[in-house]
Amino acid sequence: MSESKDYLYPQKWLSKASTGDRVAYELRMRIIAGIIESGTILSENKLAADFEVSRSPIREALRTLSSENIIRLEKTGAVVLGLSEKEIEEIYDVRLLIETFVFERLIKIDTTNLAMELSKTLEMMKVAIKYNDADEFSYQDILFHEAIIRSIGHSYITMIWNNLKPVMEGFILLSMRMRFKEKYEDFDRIIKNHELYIDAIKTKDRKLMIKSLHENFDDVQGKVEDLWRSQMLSKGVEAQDD
Amino acid sequence: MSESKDYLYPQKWLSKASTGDRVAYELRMRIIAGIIESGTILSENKLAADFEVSRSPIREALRTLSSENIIRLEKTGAVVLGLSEKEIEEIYDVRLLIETFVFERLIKIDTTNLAMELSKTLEMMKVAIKYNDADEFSYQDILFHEAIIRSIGHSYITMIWNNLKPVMEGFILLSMRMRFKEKYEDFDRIIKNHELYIDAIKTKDRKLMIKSLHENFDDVQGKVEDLWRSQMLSKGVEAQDD
DNA sequence: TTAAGTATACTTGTATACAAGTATTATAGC
DNA sequence: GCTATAATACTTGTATACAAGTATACTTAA
Repeated sequence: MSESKDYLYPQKWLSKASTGDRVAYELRMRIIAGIIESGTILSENKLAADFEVSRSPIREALRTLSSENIIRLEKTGAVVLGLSEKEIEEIYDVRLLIETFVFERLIKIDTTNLAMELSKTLEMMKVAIKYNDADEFSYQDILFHEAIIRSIGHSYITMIWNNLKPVMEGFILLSMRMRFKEKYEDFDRIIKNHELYIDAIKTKDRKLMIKSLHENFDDVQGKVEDLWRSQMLSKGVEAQDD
Repeated sequence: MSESKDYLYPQKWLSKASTGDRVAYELRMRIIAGIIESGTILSENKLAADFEVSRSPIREALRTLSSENIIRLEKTGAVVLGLSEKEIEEIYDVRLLIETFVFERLIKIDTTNLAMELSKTLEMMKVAIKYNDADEFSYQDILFHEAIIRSIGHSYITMIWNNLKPVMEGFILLSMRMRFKEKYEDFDRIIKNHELYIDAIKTKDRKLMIKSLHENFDDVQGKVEDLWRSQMLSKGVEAQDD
């Protein structure tokens, strides 16, 4: 896998990833970004040629993306489903669902260590903002929520998170890259929201948690159209050659 | 894949499945049933030899089972995690979570067709009981809940269901097979509960839905230890030869 | 021109070959 | 007996080969 094209997914995050994973990460980004449009039919052979790898890792990647619901495997090939606004809202439905569930569990346990870990991650986010590093910010943002979700040790809630994470990560990456350029002022509010979230966890204040969670999501949702509009501009920069 | 050993998963359900899927279904059953014990390390080569297929479908199956959290892929091999009582409770946590979410959506839409479909499925369940067909009963039982979940057309809730379904199906299959033998009287209550559920959907009665859902789950949960006890007896019938 | 049938090119599914890395086991030295 | 080192056997990851099925396009006949 040594294409000359630019990668959408941060390569330094793939240091120990297999070829199959690399392909999955990159394909996922291109689908989410709309570079590969919905309805496109991907063939294993073509992808293998494009990425200059064999069909084995390609098959692996396609099965992964299929389980994430952004492509659908058919006998005739893999149909790209993409990520419309509807799906993004659905992702946040699920996040709201599981994070609310998690919070109910958190109320019953000691959250000192978790609060500390979250504070650390939040500091990292601030540094990322300071140095204008959208990717690092996204990484820490996701880490923040992941830490909360994993903290209750619920393997099936974690499983849901794991299935959701890659697509959400891709979306957040693209969204943050745009906002770092165009909506820098957003980040004050994001940081404040996360501080509120930590407070809610420390004080085990259910209402505060719901409030910060909803504001966090509303914040993102309101910006979805902006992202798609921004996507439109970048269309055609890279095109699926088939 | 033409082992002489008995299959745990109903073969007629696999008529159009690929070899990889067949292996996944069978392996999953053996892990859930405890025939392959937790901690066992599965090697692709051994499995390929056991099932008399190549490594390709085996790899596919292992990745599937890994995404279901019943094995963990490592460099040294696939570690069997199995399904303890904790995990089963967690599965029902998630079912409760998503079915409650689904019901909130159902309240807002027309449920006439759904109620009809559920009634049909329930009739099927009754027939299965009459003819002592545990597998068919399990199939319809799962179909019942799947119909409800899919009815709201929420792709990410459906995704969660799809990830949950195989393991749950396996567990329900084993559970029902035992109860058909030993706890035949249970099924009156199960049918009644499902009738209650349909009523709740028809009348959009939130409390009634929660009630039937909880009773349904409590019913199953109370029987978990019985299943495991029953499992113990069947241990050693087939052993992982390694 | 239209319809039917056949040939062809392309699809996935499975098997096999090869490479690189890791753990274990055996052997040599003390 | 014990430690260190080397050989060996086994692991996954990737590439390739082959088979079976499917859609498409072309050719032939009416």
